[in-house]
Amino acid sequence: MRYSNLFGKTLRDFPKDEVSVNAKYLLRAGFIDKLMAGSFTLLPLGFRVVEKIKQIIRDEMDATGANEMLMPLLHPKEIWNETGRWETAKGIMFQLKKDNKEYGLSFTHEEIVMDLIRKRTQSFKDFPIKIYHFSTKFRDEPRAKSGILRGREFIMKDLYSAHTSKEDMEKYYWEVAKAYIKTFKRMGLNAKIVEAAGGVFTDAHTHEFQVLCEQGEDTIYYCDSCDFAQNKEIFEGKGGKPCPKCKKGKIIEAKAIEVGNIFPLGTMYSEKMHFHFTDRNGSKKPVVLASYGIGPTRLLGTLVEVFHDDKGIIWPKSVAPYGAHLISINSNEKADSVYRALEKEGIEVLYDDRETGAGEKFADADLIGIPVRLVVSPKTENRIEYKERGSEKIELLPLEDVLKKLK
RNA sequence: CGGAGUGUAGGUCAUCGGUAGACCGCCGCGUUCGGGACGCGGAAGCAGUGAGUUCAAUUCUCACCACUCCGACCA
Repeated sequence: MRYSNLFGKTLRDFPKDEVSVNAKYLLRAGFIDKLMAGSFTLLPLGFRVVEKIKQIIRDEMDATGANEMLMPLLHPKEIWNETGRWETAKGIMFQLKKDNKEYGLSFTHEEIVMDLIRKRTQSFKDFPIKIYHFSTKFRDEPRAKSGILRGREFIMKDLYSAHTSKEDMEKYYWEVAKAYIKTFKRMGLNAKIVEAAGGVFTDAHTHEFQVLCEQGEDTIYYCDSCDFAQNKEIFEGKGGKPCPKCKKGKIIEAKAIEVGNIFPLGTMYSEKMHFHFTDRNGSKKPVVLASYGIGPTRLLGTLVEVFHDDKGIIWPKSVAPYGAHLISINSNEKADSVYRALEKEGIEVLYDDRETGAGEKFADADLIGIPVRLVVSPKTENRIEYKERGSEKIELLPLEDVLKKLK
């Protein structure tokens, strides 16, 4: 992509008013645009990062045998009445009325999934079922904040699994938990599995995937030597105390960002929605449900919170909008041919072909945060300067070596 | 929803009871080109919205709206 052809230029200044790092950097670097509090456009750069995040999630979900699909966002009131959530979720659900009919905008999909599966299954042989989609969630947040981390409209991957027994559900539940940890790792994030309360979703304890970060809005307590970790909502005690689980470690209090969660919903929804299957003996039993969420747009923000310096963002390779950022300094002809060579090899490259000062191009490269910066100038002669965003090391390499490194 | 702060050019900010100014960006010309370079010229604003006070309001007062932050709540 030629920079001259890219929609969404960088801004010279940080936007005023924005305090959160993710909002400041994503807005200034041209990854997102704000329509209103909690509602953002993903500009081409931001869109590319989110697509990469989604692809990693998709890989890992598919590896568990889950099916991707897509469900609607406009829901009839009646379906929500079946579980009573039209009333209990009123605070968070956007509800609207048109010609005497009432609708809700999706803030989650349990009811829709249940309706879908119950219409299409009868026998225990049809289970388990694992289906997911990426879609927009609307939530009427009392206060949208922290840039893109808490929006009123955001993208979420939600997976739902339906089983004939609690044991089978739990087995898959932990399989997904493992897939989640792997998913976050592939983006460079170490997530902790943290026990939490289920909120509007379930009375059972659930598990959140928390990335340690000072800017996080959650407070968690975790053990420094075993895997014990609980959210503030349910943890009893204080930091510094011995771990109640292993008795050896010490409890640490920390701020964290919740990037995913999993809910062992059980049979509560299926009982309310009269969703049963016929078992081996011909008797009706309620289906056991679980749901699992990851927020790709929240991850976009989280990655910036975790990976940045005073000059800009530092994207992990796996989610960077482009693999390389090519800068031409008074050498457009040479740079053009390097650009074509990279593209030919299938390397995703952002080529800054502007007629502007070198300093501006360097500053923008640091701000945008693509992992590898390539410079072509009269100084580099027939070679190309290669520098990684997170490092100060600069190498002068022939094109073949650059191609090798980028592949 | 409670509390605090902020709304002036595309962005960041000045100004001040007498109808608006800088820098950046943008457009044109030229010189430049290794860390946001320079010169000259130019375009760009109903000062968030509404009301009040006043001879006169961007400036003072009130209301509303929007945004940011703290709290409550929450992926």
